[in-house]
Amino acid sequence: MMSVQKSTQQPAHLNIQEKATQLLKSLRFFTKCSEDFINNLAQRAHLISGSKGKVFFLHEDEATRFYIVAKGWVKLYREALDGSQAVVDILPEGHIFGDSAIFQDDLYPYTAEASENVEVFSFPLNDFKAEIEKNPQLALEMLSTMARYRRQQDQELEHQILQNAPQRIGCFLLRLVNQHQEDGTINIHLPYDKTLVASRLGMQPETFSRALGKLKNATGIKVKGATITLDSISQLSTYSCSACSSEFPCKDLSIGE
Amino acid sequence: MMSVQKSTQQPAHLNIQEKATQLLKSLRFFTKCSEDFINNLAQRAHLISGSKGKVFFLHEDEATRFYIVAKGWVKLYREALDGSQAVVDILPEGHIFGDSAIFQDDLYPYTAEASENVEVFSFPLNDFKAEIEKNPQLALEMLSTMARYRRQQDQELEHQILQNAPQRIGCFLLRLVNQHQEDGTINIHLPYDKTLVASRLGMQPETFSRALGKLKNATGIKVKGATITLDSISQLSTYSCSACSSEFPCKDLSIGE
DNA sequence: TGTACGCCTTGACAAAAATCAAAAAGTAAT
DNA sequence: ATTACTTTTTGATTTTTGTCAAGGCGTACA
Repeated sequence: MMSVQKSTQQPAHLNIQEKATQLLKSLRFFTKCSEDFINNLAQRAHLISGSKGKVFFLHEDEATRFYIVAKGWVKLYREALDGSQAVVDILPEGHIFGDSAIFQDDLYPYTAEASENVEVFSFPLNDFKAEIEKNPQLALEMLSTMARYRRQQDQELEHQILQNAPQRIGCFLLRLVNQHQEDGTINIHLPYDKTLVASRLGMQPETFSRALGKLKNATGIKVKGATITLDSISQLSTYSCSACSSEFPCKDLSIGE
Repeated sequence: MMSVQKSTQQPAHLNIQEKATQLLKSLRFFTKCSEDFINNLAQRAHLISGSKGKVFFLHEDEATRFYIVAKGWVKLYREALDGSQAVVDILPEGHIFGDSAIFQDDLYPYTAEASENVEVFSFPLNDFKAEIEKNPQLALEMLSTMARYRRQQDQELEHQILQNAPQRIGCFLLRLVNQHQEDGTINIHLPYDKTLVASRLGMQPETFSRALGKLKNATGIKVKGATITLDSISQLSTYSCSACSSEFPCKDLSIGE
């Protein structure tokens, strides 16, 4: 304990807390929170670095901390007895995970694992819970976040049921473009391994590979490694969004940010 | 408008508001709400009765009211351009729907339709929203409800990916038993049409029919019309839960209540 | 007592996806 | 470059699910 106190005076440790503060302040989610709360939270921050496969917590583990991705991607998944995995989400920088446990039984609802070199901050859930109970603004922000997530899940489930493999891939690609450029030649770079994209979309790697081929034939997109080129959005949206309840510029579905 | 005021003195109309009050008070969700709020809400209640196919609102409709099932079952679904449907949920008595729109864009995220003779109360979303912003207790309750729903959806998505048709049916049956008896011969009665169960589980009616046959062969359950008989839970749980991340007495997954 | 209309099942077939096995392409380190 | 390794693709095959068409069953209703 003493050594910890001492180490707070060392640049390295100070650095972690500074970085944590910076991260917390950069998130829209915490804008309604007091300076004090942010600082306290940052005081208790841990920084965890890990390479691919590093597990932050296991499904059904007792939930004591929540996490924010600072760098890289984090995969959330559930594992059946027979070893097969269902990937719930893959989170980019700035996304929070392990927080939803507080309103339930305090057990994490998924396993969280680094899907490449990753930096993650963790913070005590207790402090967060106390603040939510104290600060109605934050509670509303949390509600809004959960509503957004809920929509995303509804959509995800719908895709799983109504879209076939090539369509799901097309939809995934569209969501990667979405926010940025909308016309002219568009280059998309897959944010992570094709294998991981496959599991994110609930299919086998082999199916993904073949389905991407079909998508190429059907829409005329060009694929070179992890880079995909399209001449126009409509090329893809006509193909994929026909088996979906929302038309192209579909809100509520983020992949990165 | 005058006529409405007049009609509040008539037994029939009074009855609706009394029934609404009774319903609201019976729900755990509103236990933290003031008598005043409940009464005001009940004042503005509408009672809608409808037979199978009656639509309460459409996906993407402007959300102005939220709903509570008083009798029967209500189907929530999304429809793709090509007409195919993805059933999001099928709600029994006492369940609330159309409420999650407030934290988003004020558009309903699904279509709501009676799946048999149904009675439903509706209330203004504005009042609800105002109360949530005013009453932190209610906001927390709402958070808790959304967290529960979120878990359910996570599970649902997992099942869709990891379980095959017969396993999903087995899981559905288990959830129907769950709370009640746990040993000896167990009789399950399907709560609604097989066709509807099929769509609830994201499969075609024909697939359901055949998959139920497979399940029968694999586990030795007995099927007679809408009634299913099992000798023991483990019969089913071994079969279905092997492709799931939670073992049998799995919480968080309700079908009725 | 039909008979009309759902609902459910069955059969034959087609399509989609998973599986198993192996080769090819890409990457990093030596 | 060469090796060791991982990721990705391909081929052959099986399993699973969907589709189309037809028939059976049960119930409500004339």
